[in-house]
Amino acid sequence: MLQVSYIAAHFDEVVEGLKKRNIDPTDILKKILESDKKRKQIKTESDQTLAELNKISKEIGLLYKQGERNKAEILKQKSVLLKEKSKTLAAELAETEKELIGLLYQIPNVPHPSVPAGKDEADNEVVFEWGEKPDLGPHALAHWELAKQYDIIDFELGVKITGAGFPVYKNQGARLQRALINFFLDRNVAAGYSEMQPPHLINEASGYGTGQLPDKEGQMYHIEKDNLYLIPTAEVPVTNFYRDMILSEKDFPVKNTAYTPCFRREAGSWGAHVRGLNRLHQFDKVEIVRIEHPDRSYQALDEMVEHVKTLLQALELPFRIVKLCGGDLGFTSALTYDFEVWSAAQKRWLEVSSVSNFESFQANRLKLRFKDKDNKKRLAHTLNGSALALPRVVAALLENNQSAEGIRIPGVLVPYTGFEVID
RNA sequence: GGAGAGGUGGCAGAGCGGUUGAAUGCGGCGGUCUUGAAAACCGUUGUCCGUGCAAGCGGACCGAGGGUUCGAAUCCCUCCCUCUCCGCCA
Repeated sequence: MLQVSYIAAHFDEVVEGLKKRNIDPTDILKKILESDKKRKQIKTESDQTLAELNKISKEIGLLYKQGERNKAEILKQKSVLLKEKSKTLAAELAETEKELIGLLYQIPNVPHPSVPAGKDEADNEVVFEWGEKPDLGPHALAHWELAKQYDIIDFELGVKITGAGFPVYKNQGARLQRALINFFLDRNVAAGYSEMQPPHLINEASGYGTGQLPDKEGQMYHIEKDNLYLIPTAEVPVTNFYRDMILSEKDFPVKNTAYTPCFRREAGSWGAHVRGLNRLHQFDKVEIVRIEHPDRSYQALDEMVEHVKTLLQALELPFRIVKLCGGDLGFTSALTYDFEVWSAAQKRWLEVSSVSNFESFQANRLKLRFKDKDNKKRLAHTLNGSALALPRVVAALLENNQSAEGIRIPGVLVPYTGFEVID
């Protein structure tokens, strides 16, 4: 959520920035400023009324003490009128505030100046590419076929007990999952991230804090009886650790990592290219989350990108990094780098990580602030990234490393899996 | 799940209808004293909103949301949470 004061002070900049998302926010931004102005007017009048009411109440108290009953009764009548007025104003104020917040929720984050203009993923900018795409010849199998052949992932069994998009990992497949999770966590911890294990369900306030609510309600699984949501990513619980907090500057950088399963309804997004592990309702992911001083958040973003690079390089997977264009950028993000691995049998790039700087957009909703050198409270910057999401990494590992002898496990993973080949 | 107790400032802990935004203690910050430190003493110390160049002024906030009242931290209702005992249980 953008700050009204920021919109007022940088109106043209905000409009220009948001145009990169292919929207023209001018009207709604104007409405926001009008709504805020109205809010202030009502607030002022309401406060004046309450001030008068408070004054009269004190006088009544004094008059009673002095035994001046009649005078007190006269004042009482006056206060009743004021109270009615105050109630009306309070209702108006609440309504205006609701309207204002409703408008603010509609405005996405302003893209960073470096974000390229563009409509969709075709306009994303490839900024880095690494590794050789293996040539598997004409008989290469897609990962879902390999999964079946080696009996390591059972999609049908998942359908039986839960439904589509909930695979069962078996045998060497299950051990590979565990190996990857541990490998990622170890690497993240070595890079200075503190390991956390958050709950996998979150309450409503947390959903609002990171921006899943109110808009993307349909994307999360909701447990109505207890009004809890299954997390779509560890970003939600981990970032919300810091909701309603005032950090001190020496707390920076805050660096957390967490493994969690992620649950996504993916309503409406089923279709082509979602076979096998490409898109799931439940998948495993190791996340990194940072809270940073605004002056250093882009440096932090670069560090995160460099760190994720090392993970994919260690796994010997060909990958590229794309900078998302305005049209493809997530609602809350100011700048996002996507990591995509090459899936050699599908001959497709698969997104395995998304590393973003949200600047103060989430922090504003979270009320996540810090005290600067002058003891002034300012919004912190939040960032996060996958390091990494498992399914598509597994898909690429299976496809790229297949041979007649089985599927080769990258050297760094062998101490974690305990085997060198899936066979 | 059953029974009981309770949620007050960074923490501890009073207040239980009217100068109470809140006693007191601890902590924090500033100062006096000291070669330095400690102790002692003095002062200061919540958040958000509105208004103002500022000093200031005004409003809201004692778990959350409603209600009663001229007036609520104090009374009533609903919800949430914590603790103790019992039950169940990995």
